[in-house]
Amino acid sequence: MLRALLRFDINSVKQCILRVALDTPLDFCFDYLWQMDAVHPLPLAGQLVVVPFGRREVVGVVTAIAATTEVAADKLKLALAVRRELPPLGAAWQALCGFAADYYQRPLGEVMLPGLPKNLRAIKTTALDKALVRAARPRPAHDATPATVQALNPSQRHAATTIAAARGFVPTLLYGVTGSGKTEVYLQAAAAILNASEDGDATPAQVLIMVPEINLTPQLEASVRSRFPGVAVATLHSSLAEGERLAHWLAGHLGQARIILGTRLAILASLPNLKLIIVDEEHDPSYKQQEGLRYSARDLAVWRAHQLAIPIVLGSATPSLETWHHAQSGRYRRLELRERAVKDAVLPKVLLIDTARDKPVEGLTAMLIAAIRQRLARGEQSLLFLNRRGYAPVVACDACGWISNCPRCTAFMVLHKLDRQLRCHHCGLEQRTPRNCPTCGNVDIQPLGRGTQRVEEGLQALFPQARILRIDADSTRRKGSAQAAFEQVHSGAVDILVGTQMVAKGHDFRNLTLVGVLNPDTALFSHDYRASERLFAQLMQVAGRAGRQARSAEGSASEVLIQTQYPQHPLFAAVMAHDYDAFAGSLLEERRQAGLPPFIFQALLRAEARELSVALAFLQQAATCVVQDGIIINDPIPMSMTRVANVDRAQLLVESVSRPGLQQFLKTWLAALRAMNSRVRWSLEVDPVDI
DNA sequence: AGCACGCCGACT
DNA sequence: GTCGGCGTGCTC
Repeated sequence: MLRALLRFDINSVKQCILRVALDTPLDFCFDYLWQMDAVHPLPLAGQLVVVPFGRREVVGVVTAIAATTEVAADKLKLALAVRRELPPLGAAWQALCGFAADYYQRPLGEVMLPGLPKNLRAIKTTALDKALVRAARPRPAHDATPATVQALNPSQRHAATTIAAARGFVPTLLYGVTGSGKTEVYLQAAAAILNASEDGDATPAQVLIMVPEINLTPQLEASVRSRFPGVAVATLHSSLAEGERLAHWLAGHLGQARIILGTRLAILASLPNLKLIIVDEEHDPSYKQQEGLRYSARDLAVWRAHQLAIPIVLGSATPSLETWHHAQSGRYRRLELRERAVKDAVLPKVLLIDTARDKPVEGLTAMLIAAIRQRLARGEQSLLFLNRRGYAPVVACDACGWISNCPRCTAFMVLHKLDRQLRCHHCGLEQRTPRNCPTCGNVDIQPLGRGTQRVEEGLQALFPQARILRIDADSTRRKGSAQAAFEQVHSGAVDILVGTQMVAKGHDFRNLTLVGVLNPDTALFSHDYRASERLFAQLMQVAGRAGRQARSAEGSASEVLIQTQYPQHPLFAAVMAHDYDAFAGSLLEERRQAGLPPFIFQALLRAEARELSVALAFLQQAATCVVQDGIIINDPIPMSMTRVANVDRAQLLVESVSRPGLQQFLKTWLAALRAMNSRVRWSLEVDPVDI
């Protein structure tokens, strides 16, 4: 009878049990006692709560309220405080985290908590209180007039209206070459969604726009703000200061921000009135988180849209094969932008330079040098793309064969000439560059190969009068310096730009008419089956930096010159024809025949140990501890870069043609692995990208 | 993961 | 004599 009463009205009892998700690797929630009275009412699921945990106090998320617990009474502690000043995180957000935790086989707390601003997880509530006060202040009225809406061409208009007219979960691939005006389509679709909910709506709509890299947010933010002057915009990315992060997160959570612009981490933001998701450059590898919870923000975005029954747009000129496959099969709707948006702008002409016939000097062929010289004479800009930073990827001694191996990794130390350092790009080890060979004393040690620094140096010698700028991870280490560098290019203060993939994305350089690709060949024959897909996307993307304007005065189209030893390779033929359809079709067919994603689902178990044999032995044991029909467990193998920072790594690939089958297996497998209680460090990745 | 406790080497 | 190395054990 008493029991029935407890179930019937939990408010009538004086205490309850809070089930709390905490940021710990332990794969369960923790129960706490909560004493209720007039000042401490019944908490709600989704509220933040401060609890004692071991010897410290931490903030967790209430996932459920219960009347009873399995936990022994002597272990049960009292929860300390509920953050009632903050509206609870919604059921949809909780479900999203629950799905991600389940799918990626991670504790719920590890999904929910690291994504929240640090200030929310602080025991002190001062920052939160301040931010809430600030959020409650009325926003200053904007009287700025919106920037003129660009006229859309027919296919853009069709895309924008189709997207905005969608009801319910409608995943759409927006397939359009770079420069075809995808951004304008996003903005007009967003405008339509926001306007539709404008008048007297208690919960005005929110639109989430995701971009792959922080570098791309300022540019997009500027155009969004000028197009929607009265609309609150919030940005979410990893380099926000803590105060800003809290303010922006709150703006999303409180429903104040109508447009949320962010990188992959924005997918886990609390957005209670989300009505449209846009994933720009959906194929981009940056959407994959590569440590901790290894999620794909694109995949979670699709799940979130499905859960909320709202439209989602995946935009790309070179869609991922997963997305392409879904578009082909009709699971995703496909909208296409065929023309470039700027009238008369044409696709750049792509030419190959056979380096067997035109031998490069300082990494540059005669033909490419002539093309740069021509651009200099015309006052136009050139971009040289080389996906390798540093001066030279390795230093070697001709006399004895010594090479600059990293002592801690299976990798070369890269020469950074400016600071006279050998640097390992994997463990961060730095050494002074030796003057002579460390083993035989030979004074004539040679840098082999070239990175962006060496190309920059070569260009300076060739074109002493030209203004040359290098943009890579080294030149943009300081905060804001990437932004400043890109502005320099836009303002015309640069003649020749040298850069890594950082320069390939997003930026619209008006006066750029030449793109040189220096050494794409390593990706052609990589063991990573995704390398060619990535190379194609990269080449299309970097090619898209050129010729965004109408033809130059001389009437010449922009050019992309690719230096290669393998001009016959079919990938280049597809790039020259700007033919992604055919290329993707043939790649998909190869994947189907080889039994690779997206036709199979994979998970990867990684193990680390001081001795490779220990890691392999662990994986061997793991490989045999659970058997399930339809699950292929491959042999454990050392990772291609076996040793990093004195730790040996090995991996075990598990595959299945059935996603649910794989999920089911992983659940039992993980329980078994935890039970093994091995002191080997291991981690599991679902849908791994580099294997 | 933190954070403690716990038992063995080179330092003021 | 202690500071501190990281092994292992626990967290409602």
